[in-house]
Amino acid sequence: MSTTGRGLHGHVLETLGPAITAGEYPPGSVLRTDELAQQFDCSRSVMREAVRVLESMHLVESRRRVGVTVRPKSEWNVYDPQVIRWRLAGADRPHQLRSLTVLRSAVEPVAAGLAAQHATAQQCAELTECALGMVAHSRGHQLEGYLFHDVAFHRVILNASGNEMFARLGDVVAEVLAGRTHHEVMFEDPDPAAVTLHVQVAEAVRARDAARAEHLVREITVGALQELDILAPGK
Amino acid sequence: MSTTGRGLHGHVLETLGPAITAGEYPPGSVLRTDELAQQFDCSRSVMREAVRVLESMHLVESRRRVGVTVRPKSEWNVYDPQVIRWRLAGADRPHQLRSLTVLRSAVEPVAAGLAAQHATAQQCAELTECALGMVAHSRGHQLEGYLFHDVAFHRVILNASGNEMFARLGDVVAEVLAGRTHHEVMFEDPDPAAVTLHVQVAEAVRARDAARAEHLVREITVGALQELDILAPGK
DNA sequence: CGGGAACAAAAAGTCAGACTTATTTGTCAC
DNA sequence: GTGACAAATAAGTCTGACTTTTTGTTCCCG
Repeated sequence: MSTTGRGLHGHVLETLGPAITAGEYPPGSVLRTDELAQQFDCSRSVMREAVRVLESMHLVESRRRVGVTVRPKSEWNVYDPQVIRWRLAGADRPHQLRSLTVLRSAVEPVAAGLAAQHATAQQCAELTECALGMVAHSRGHQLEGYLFHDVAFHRVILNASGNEMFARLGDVVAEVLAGRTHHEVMFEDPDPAAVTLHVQVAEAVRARDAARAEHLVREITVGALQELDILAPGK
Repeated sequence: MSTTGRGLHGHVLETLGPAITAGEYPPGSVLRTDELAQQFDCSRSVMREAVRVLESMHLVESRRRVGVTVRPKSEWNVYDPQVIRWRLAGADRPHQLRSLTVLRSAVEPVAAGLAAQHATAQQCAELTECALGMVAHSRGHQLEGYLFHDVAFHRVILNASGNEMFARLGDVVAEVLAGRTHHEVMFEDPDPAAVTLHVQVAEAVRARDAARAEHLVREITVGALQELDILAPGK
């Protein structure tokens, strides 16, 4: 599941990163490379490489004669998949999940509109297939199967949009959907209305009806917002 | 302007990073740490740290007995501010600018709607101030002054949305707007209609009219899309 | 008593070289 | 051909010495 973790360097990252994003070291905290190397029982070279990566994520800043200082949350590269994963695994998981769901609600409808314009025949077919898969797994506690097709569905939409920035949000959406199924509100069976909407989206894209695709996906994301009580149920 | 660049390690990154994002090394290309260290006239340690950072950006993958292989563009962390900057400085600047403008068109309207709900009194004041600044610099070749207030305006909107993911797109928007003013279509004076829209957005946010704020910003972003011929002028 | 210049200390930055480990590739026997 | 074994290769790791920058202190002079 985790992309990093290979090698000693990866192990250090997978420990320090989550610790920082979890707020264990408050902003302004100063770490010393030598001390950290001792704590993690590794050489300074390995520690330096790890710090470099954390620095590229804007989690910390390394300055001579000062040390490695932890930066405030507002400066973190919150779009870095690794940072997202660390935060989802930590204490502010709910908060992160909300932020990402709001992001989804902004991006996915527009992506769907573009997908309706640019999707290839194969992508249309995949979309229909995913929607049918969702229908097939929508009843009788087949949550894992449903999730699988749901994730695939949204990935196809994002990819078919033809926009590379949208396409790279596929992993984020996957995390959010998985999080919802595994940790958050988990209905016995998915909302039938949502399932229907997905099928209709597939139809709209196939019919090249951009406005309708966008509108339908907006309804789906509104549902996701309501599940997290971000949006009032009415209107 | 550039956050990195400090130290030998930063210099290597600022050379290798742009080279990779510019496509100088096609996907699958294999680099050897030793050779690179020789090329850049630095030690292996410095080179390794640079490679680690590039790896965390998913630009390359380092494997034993193989070397450092360049990953396909589709796997890059395209939301990394550094990657964005490198790409904007390179050959596919137009393409990147289009991708980012489409992203803006998805995110900013939603952010504006949220800003209308959550903006503090001070943020409302700042917004009005920015809008007035835009008006003041909208005539007579005061493009730099106009740009300054335009960037500030959109930053306030994104910050006031209360969503950390939106807030962190402030730098991206700044880059896009600056790019438009400095390199792309550059009108003698900004479109008066756009200026008016910004003023109206400030009013809508102040009036807590989320739907109106969202609609108005959507019109602004539609204008931005049309400037880049992404959207047909009609509709 | 205050301000500035010289100095000392601290921590990151850099380097060189030796050694380890994983992975691939090639070879040989079965 | 297939399997196991051996060799080659490049990244990974460690160590220790040295450099550079920044900061805080001290001390002298105005």
